[in-house]
Amino acid sequence: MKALNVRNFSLKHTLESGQAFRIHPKDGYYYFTVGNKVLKLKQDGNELYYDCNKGINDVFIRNLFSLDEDYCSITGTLGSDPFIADAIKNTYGIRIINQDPWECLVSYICSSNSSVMGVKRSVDRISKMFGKRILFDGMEFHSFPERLGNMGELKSCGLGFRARHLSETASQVNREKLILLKQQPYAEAKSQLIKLKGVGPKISDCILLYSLGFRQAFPVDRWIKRIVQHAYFRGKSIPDSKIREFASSRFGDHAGYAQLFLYAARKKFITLQ
DNA sequence: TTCCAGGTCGTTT
DNA sequence: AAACGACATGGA
Repeated sequence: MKALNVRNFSLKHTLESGQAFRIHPKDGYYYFTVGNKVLKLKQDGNELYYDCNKGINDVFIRNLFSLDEDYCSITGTLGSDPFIADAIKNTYGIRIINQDPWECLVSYICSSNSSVMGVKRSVDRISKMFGKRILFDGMEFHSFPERLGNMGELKSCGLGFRARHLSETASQVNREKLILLKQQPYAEAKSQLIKLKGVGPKISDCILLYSLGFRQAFPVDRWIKRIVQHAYFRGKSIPDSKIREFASSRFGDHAGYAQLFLYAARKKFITLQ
């Protein structure tokens, strides 16, 4: 395995945060499937050990886990907010994973009114049905497919009503189109994504934050809504649009990281209501 | 059995 | 603009 020196990074917190879904812990290692690659990862202190079924290098890993972002600056700024500071303490070292936009789009369409476990199951089934088989470390994995099948095949993946959304959206975009959105301003890229079936304000923010580099995106799901209402609005019910406005004005360009910390620590915040 | 899960869509105030 | 119910599936 190759070794990479890392600072202010927690592989565990990053991979277990629910950003990406194709993660399989086994025998002290994490197997993380990314596109057509299977990464084998383990962290020991400041050393990150990695292996892959294909040739990769440190640059790939540093980009994948946003390791070149100034973590101290981000956490220092956000830490002036006592509530975020508490969240940071719980999951220090968590980083944003730069996912492939196509896989990210499909994954988060599957997340609609589902659970993290449910999304993992959905994405695994899609990969198994349409992706290519990969043998690595004596185990079987599947690449993420470039194209999805027809409605009938998608329905057989147990996707429920999401199959229709996926089918329609898959016929309208591809990876290249999604990558072009990186050149647009945040608001413009978001309005383009929302035109897609099964993609609304929340899922578009996930795609923008987790695969297109927009760190000002603040995905508001039912957990974040509850936490923000509890922490900043005395538990009062606030529409999602107002929560996004609040996050933008309070966290600015670091809103994405603020959301990541809050979401990763969500169990703690909800249980102490 | 009932409730809930990283929401979105179409319809109605 | 905001509120509301339907939507497929599966785990607890």
